[in-house]
Amino acid sequence: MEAAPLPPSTAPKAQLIARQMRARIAAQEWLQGERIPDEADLALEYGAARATVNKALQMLAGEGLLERKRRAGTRVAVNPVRKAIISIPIVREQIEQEGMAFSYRLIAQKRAPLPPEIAREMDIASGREMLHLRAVYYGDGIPRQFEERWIDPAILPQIGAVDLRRFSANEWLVQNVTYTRSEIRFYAENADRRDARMLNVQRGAALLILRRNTWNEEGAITSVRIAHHPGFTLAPV
Amino acid sequence: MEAAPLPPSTAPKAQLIARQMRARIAAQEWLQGERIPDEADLALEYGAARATVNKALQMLAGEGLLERKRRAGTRVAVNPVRKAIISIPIVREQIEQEGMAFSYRLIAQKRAPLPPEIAREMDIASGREMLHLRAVYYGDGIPRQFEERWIDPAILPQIGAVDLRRFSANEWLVQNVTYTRSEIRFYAENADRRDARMLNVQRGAALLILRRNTWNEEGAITSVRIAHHPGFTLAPV
DNA sequence: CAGTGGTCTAGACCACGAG
DNA sequence: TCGTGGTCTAGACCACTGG
Repeated sequence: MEAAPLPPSTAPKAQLIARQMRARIAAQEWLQGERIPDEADLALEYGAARATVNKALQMLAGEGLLERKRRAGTRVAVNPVRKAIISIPIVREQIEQEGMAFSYRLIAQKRAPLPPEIAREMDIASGREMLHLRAVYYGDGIPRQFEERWIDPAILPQIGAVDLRRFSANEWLVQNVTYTRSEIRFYAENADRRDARMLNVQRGAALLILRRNTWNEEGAITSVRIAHHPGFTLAPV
Repeated sequence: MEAAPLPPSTAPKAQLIARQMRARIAAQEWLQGERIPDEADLALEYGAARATVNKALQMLAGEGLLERKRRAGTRVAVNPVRKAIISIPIVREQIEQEGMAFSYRLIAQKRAPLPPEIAREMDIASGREMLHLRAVYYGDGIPRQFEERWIDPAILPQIGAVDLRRFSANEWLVQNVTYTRSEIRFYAENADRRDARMLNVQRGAALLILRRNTWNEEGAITSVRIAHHPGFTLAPV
């Protein structure tokens, strides 16, 4: 049990090799926690260059099926963690892709002291004066997202010149500001009174919330909470 | 504006190049929608092999910053989609990692006809007799997940021999069954009466729900709905 | 210390698809 | 058609880390 003649196919060789390796793991020819042959041996076995085998192994490691360490070799992961790639939804595109009319409304725009809870997340002093925005995004007139955002005007003074009633802060940021770090979280929350009014749902409705904080070299740029209309689902690409 | 002397560093060259390219996009030296030089030119410019430049470009394309097409070249994405990798949480590991005691309880196990709603998702005939399981996972005795699962015993007859009071179907499946396709979704839902009782929360509480369907070559294997305790957050790796 | 994975290179062939 | 990205190869050097 070792010969591994590559099946004929048009797929990239690295993918074919990766597929075969998955099968070997599934068939328990390679046992959990066990060390598998090193790249050089596998290259010989599969009749490929080491770089190609390396690519296949890195794919499997990326999927969480293998664990690789220098000198220690490659082992079959004991508890394969399932990984998935999700793309953070962009409202406008999502809505237009569904053939609906996109619209945006700025609900409020003011300067206000940063609440302690947000300040802690952004890792800056609370009480600092920041730009506070509330906005709703619609598809065919139905609310889809309610966005609440804090922006530091000290770091982004240019924001003052933007007409946020016409262009959402979101789009302006995406097109004009680079970030070096960001954190994202999803969780479920019951709609409070404001969420309910903005999204036109009952108070207490379960909402999928996205929280995102963004930094660049100069410090925290923005923090946003996006409440999604019930029925929104998040799915890997 | 084109010279790009690589800064000294210990990081892999491909990553350095990718970083520089990100900067060029951010600085709007490469404009949105615009075509950038081809791999051969970039290789010359950066003093690297084409394969290395290719690696950097593929990274950026993976991040959604670039769009690549054969013959048409590489362009800066117009609406950069933010992508993130999440790892599907494994209860046991998550709980043990937090230093809590993990426990599992099988609540119900019976054969029952598959409800139409689930059947549609699994793409098989409804009313078919399947194994239906309900289980709760605890951390230090506090409910963390309530799992409701359907398994096709026709495809997985071995499941009949497993003592599911001791080993969760989840773990048995992970270790013994390979799948070829799976779908995952996350969304928010208000706790119904059963969710509330199982998770020991109030009815109506907002819960993050994970739905997952899995297939192999023979057909649909299993469909599961996992309701998470409030407070659970999903974050990219 | 030395084995293993990480990465780079120069060259090559090929597939796709825009023009 | 033919320029562009996709991929592979053989060889090389290096960094890390287990023994």
